Amino acid sequence: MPIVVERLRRVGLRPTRQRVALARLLFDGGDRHVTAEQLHGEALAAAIRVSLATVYNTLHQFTAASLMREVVVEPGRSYFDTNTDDHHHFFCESTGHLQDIPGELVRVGELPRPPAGAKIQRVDVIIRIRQDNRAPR
Amino acid sequence: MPIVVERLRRVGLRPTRQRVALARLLFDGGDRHVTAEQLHGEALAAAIRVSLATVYNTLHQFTAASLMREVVVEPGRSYFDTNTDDHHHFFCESTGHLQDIPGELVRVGELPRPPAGAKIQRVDVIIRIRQDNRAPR
DNA sequence: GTGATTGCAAATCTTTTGCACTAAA
DNA sequence: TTTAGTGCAAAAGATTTGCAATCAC
Repeated sequence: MPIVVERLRRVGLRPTRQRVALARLLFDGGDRHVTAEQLHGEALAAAIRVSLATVYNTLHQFTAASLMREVVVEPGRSYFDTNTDDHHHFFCESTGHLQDIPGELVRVGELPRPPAGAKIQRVDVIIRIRQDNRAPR
Repeated sequence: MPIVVERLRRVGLRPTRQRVALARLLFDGGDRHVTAEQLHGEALAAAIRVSLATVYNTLHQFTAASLMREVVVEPGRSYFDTNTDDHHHFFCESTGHLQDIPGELVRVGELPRPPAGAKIQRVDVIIRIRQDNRAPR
């Protein structure tokens, strides 16, 4: 039985045609960062008939099932990341490009304790960069 | 001459009625985190006639002028922070509340070097927390 | 006066929703 | 069958824009 199908079953999601196809696009390559719009475009390009609404649903379901996570770096656009390991990000403000930084490379020492009654969910480190605009020769 | 007016002049913004009033709301108290919608509400409550569009413009102008900065923690909503010092944030996913963490309290060691040709703009550390939902006694 | 700024309403963009239709089990 | 999942188009939010009216200098 296809790996993707099992993977979906394990997290309680019916392996529908759309979910399987999107999962393949997402997880078959290496780690990826996509927006819903992008993934929808890829699906269409790959002749997978799926609506944008379903892409949104699917991304959120995958995220809820911990198959991926959401990265918020820009107002008004969400990125979904297929890497669920502990890690951080470079975000290029010029290009909108996201790049993983392995968790071990960033040492966040001495977290202040959270306000009373609150539990830490996750620590996001976003290194915002900008491309030098020296004209390329 | 009023301090706010000078402050706006120094960054090249005409001290219009709306800008001065918004600046007072923003900078007269301590450090603040507001959304455009919130600030607009406060302005109206304070009998300051200003449109939402102008609030957006003003927040972006203040941000461009380094009087404040934008904090992106949730898809679909921008917070503006009157604290321009080097610092980080707690973000409570239950309440949408932001709280500053002084920069010194978070030691981010050993930044990986950014991709070639890119310059670090800023490092954002967001500690996502969630309120325990133990019923309060 | 003159050019910057504002207000309004319409437009835009991303994301969500309602509901009839389709498909997995 | 039965219930979950999908597609479409409409709705919902947040934010931006175009342009005439208004204000600071």
